[in-house]
Amino acid sequence: MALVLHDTLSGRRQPLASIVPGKLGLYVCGVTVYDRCHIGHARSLVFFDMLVRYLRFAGYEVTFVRNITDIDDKIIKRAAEETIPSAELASRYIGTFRADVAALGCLQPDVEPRATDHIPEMLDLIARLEKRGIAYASGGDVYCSVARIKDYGKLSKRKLEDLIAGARVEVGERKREGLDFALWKAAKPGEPFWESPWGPGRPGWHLECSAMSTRYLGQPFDLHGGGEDLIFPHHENEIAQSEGATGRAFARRLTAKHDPLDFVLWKAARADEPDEAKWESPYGLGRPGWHIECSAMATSLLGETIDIHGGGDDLIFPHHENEIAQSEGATGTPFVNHWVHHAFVRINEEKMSKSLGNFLTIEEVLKRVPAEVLRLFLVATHYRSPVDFSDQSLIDAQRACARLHEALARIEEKLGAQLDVPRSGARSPDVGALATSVRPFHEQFVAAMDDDLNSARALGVVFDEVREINRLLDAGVDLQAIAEHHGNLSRLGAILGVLRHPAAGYLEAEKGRRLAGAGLDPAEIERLIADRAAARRAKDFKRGDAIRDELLARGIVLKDSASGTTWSVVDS
RNA sequence: GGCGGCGUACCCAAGUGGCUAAGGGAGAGGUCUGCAAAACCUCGAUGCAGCGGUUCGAAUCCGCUCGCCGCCUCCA
Repeated sequence: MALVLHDTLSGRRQPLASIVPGKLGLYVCGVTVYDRCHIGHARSLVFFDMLVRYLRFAGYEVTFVRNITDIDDKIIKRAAEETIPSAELASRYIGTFRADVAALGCLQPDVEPRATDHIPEMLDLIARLEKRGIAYASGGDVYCSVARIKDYGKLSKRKLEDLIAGARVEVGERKREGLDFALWKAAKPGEPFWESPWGPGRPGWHLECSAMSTRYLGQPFDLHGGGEDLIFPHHENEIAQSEGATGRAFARRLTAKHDPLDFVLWKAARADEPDEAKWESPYGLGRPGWHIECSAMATSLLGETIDIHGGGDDLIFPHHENEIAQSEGATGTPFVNHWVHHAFVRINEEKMSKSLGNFLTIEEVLKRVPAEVLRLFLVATHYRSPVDFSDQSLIDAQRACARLHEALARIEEKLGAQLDVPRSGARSPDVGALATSVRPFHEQFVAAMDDDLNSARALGVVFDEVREINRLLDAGVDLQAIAEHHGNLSRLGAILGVLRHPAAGYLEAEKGRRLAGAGLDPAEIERLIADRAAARRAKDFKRGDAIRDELLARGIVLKDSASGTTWSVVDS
């Protein structure tokens, strides 16, 4: 049994190799707590939960660390909007986050560090970078000099030149090349315009600053500033224009950064920011940049080289790239052995995200379906493929989930107290100890999961076992094998995040939930069932069928058996 | 423009060189049942976006075309 995991850095599947035999450290980038979590976050939570459960099942002693980012521009901004302290806003959304994690049935991480509790470690890391000449302080900010980083871009497969020139530039109809930018724009009908040798028009955006700065300050002038968002393309283009026109240097220093690609390690405090978002440092009051917290927490909790580090695809660049730059820059040793990134949840073929506004919160979805259904839906697709959310796929998952539980419920009804309830988080049993009829399912499941956590294939194995169980139950023989299947299916299901509780409980809870949703009264249903039973005893099948049809029309489906009639609510 | 990825049945989704292309949902036929429901059995892609190529052999490798998505800006 050898687990192979895809590694983002090498771009290949690699056998999982732990630094300390039998032990694994896993660091996952968690959430920034400024809003509720959506089902994209659920995918991350569920995927890493499955990874941890499987690693433990495979016999590893796992230290699972997932951080909480509780200081950040967005938190400060939201808190200011609501006129509350940023710590209060953060603590509110830590609360909703933990409630979501619990509702999804995810394991708690072993350590859940918060950025604000690790400021000293961050400052220490920055000091080490400064000592090595990689970080530089500038006006109260501290930046990481990307040019001093060997192999910068190795994770996200980017070249420095591409990054400089690359920004998002659309090719207009009249551009010769994608990067060309407008100096003067021809006027469209109705637009204000000025006469020029090229006809009526108006200046391009960048030109005005070149012109005005030169008029009032000359060229070159000392210091040119602006927000970070202006570095590219605005300031880049100002330089191009001015220096291209005059052959002289434009400005001696452009903003606080020495190079547009440098990223901030420490941000100088600003007057408009609240006091609780300011910390003392050798560079004056300020707060950490986004990336430094993860480097500091990961290395202080798990060591300078950690086994596995993960997150969503969108974190590869720049977040994880910069974590590598900082961490390796400071320590001189490899930061992470395995980089694991999962794809997104999409909705209508588009990435679900807060900025697009097309998200469903975890809470909203869990009002519609049990957590196990959402988990089943999420693990039915391999983690490196995008998963498209739709009402139909949620309904499909709901039916599939019912199929799993019904099979287990049949066993529980038949064998009841004879069954061992395996503890979730159980390790893989010795394969030789398994009954011959369950062994192939166990082995195939493990083979699928060992193959880069192929939960979709593993789920297929689970359903194969369900069919086998139903066959055995229909035949009514080999109770011992049936009991072992129950244990096996429960253990395997638990890794995928389903079947962790007695199946009858799930089915009852589902029934109650749907009944409440449909506004039906169980007492009335029981009364009609009693009427029908009486009619059937009297061989009045016509009347009996009429009652059944009436109930069916209201969403209640009956199931006759030797021991009486049971009922359930049809899928919505 | 740079980089990365995707396109498999009515829907979702595994499969990345070689047995009959997993599994779930929906559908059709059958067994069981007074009739149903559930379960079980059987049937659904001679074909994997299209076109070429490599190979004894390709959904799987290579090239081109079409369609779609992600990252490059805060993002799981």
